[in-house]
Amino acid sequence: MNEYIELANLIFPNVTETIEDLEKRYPPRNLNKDALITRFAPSPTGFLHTGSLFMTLVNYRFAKQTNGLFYIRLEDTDQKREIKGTGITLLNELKEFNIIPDEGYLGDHEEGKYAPYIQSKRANIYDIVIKELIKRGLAYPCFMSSEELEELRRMQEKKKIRPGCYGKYAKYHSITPKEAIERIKNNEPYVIRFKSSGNELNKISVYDEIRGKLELTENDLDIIIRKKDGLPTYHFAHLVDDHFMRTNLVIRGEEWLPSLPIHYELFKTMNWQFPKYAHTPTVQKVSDTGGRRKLSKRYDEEAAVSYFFNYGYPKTGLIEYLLTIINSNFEEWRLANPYTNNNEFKLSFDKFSSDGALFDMDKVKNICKEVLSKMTKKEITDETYTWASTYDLELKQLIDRDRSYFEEIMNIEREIEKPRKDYEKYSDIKESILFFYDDYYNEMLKEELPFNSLISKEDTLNVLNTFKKENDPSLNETDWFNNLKRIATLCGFCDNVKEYKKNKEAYKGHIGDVASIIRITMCTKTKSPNLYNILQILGKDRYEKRIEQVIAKIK
RNA sequence: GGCCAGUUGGAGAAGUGGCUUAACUCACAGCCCUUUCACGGCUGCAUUCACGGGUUCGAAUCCCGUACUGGUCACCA
Repeated sequence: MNEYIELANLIFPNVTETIEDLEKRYPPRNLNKDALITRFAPSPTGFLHTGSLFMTLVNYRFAKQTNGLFYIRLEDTDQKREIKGTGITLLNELKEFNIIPDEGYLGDHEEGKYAPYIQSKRANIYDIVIKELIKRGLAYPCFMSSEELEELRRMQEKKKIRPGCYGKYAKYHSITPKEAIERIKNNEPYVIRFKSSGNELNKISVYDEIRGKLELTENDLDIIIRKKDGLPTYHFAHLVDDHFMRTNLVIRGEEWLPSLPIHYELFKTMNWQFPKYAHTPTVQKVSDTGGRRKLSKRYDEEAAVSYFFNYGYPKTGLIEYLLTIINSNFEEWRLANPYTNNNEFKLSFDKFSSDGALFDMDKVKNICKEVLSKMTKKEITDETYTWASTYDLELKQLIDRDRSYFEEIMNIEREIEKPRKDYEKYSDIKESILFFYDDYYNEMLKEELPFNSLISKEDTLNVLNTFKKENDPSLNETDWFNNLKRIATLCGFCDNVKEYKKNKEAYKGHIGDVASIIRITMCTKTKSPNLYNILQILGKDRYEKRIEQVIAKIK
């Protein structure tokens, strides 16, 4: 028996399957030629990061728009860093954005023929490939201790040479199977390294969908492919999983760019189809020192997707913001198609910027305002209700009292050509509509009302009494406002602001002052949506009652 | 330090050798509209594309060098 085979059998006595078996078990997918198979491969180490959402969105969209497939794989090979239970949270958060994978790890279960999708459950699969590699003399057990490795590194750094396990520094690179067998039988601990045949003087040429053609230095590192705990490192898991799950487009962060030569050599050695790659830029923030840094959950609250949920930013708003930094032409498209669902927008790699954008909260807010203003009264009511159900029970109860009443309030200056844009998030709503509810109004009335101090109490009372007598809620808005002007004149106010400014002494105030008195009476505030609509929604009985209450209060 | 990537206004960017005295969006400022607020309209905001050199009749666009920013060099992903 060949010594390499003997070594392989010694290390993996229970591995009987071969790569051919795996090829049969996980055959190429039956999809169109240009269908893209993408994936999101998170580590279960916390909640969904805004940067991950960004990346997932790109993966998801490219798969969808090519009638391809998007799946999720859990990369949990680092048990030390794993935070239990975060995998499912991740999936739930993605679901909030309607990002639902076609297969893979789905939080509470797995789905799909390429299972398992959880790396820690795939140890046997990796071992099959590693066993084959050892048989072919392309991988070897390395017995260097971590102390030894550290010493190597120190020496290399001191001598100012490239650190790492390569060339003559790869101590066990040329270990004979015989010696390896002996040491293993001797119970010496070891990891398994890939036996690189690269040379740092050579260049390889690879193509990145976002960055174009890249000239990179060939890999010569003998990387660890199997850790002491029996699980693979990222590089090896990437090779095996993306091959057998038949990923054909790997979209991942640019931090992976430096290890691309490793992956290139790995795929080449296996003689497997090298997938397409797209290395995305990082979403950034300005750092304390004025430079830039990655958007970080530790320092930036907006780095956690849950931030947007808490405040009730519309999810579509966040998605559309991300689309604007993913593809620079999205904004133009949105302008040309103001009411089209953003799913209709096709992502392209040539509109993909290769440098990281600064996360711009101002722009997010603006887009959210836009999104909220375009919703119908029913949509915004439903969405607000959903949000309030978990984040603001008081608001939820308000909607529960009378949903159609709430809808009417939300309908003010909505569903028209240029809708009102005053909310950027659901949490803005409650405060500005509370006065529509009598019990809240009565509470608010206890505070001092912000009437214009330049107008006498008598005049204010006069305006209120006259308004009560003369207002006609059955008029349309134009006629109603003309009537308000008439009321103003009746009370000695000017019905035209410009006119008033020319001749202030002749009047007690102007139409704006009159409207303001009515507004404050109805809302207890100086700012409000359209007064006509407010009066319509309150109805004659209620607005008259409010006038009486205010008269009684200020008299 | 080595290697890799990037560098157009406060931010996102368009731009792929002449159409650019650099589009569009956000932010900011001013004006206008206006019964408040919000909306909307108009105007302003890079004579210049990190810097230096070169190629060319012509460069933000091509080449070289420098600087700066980010990434990476783990039995982490």
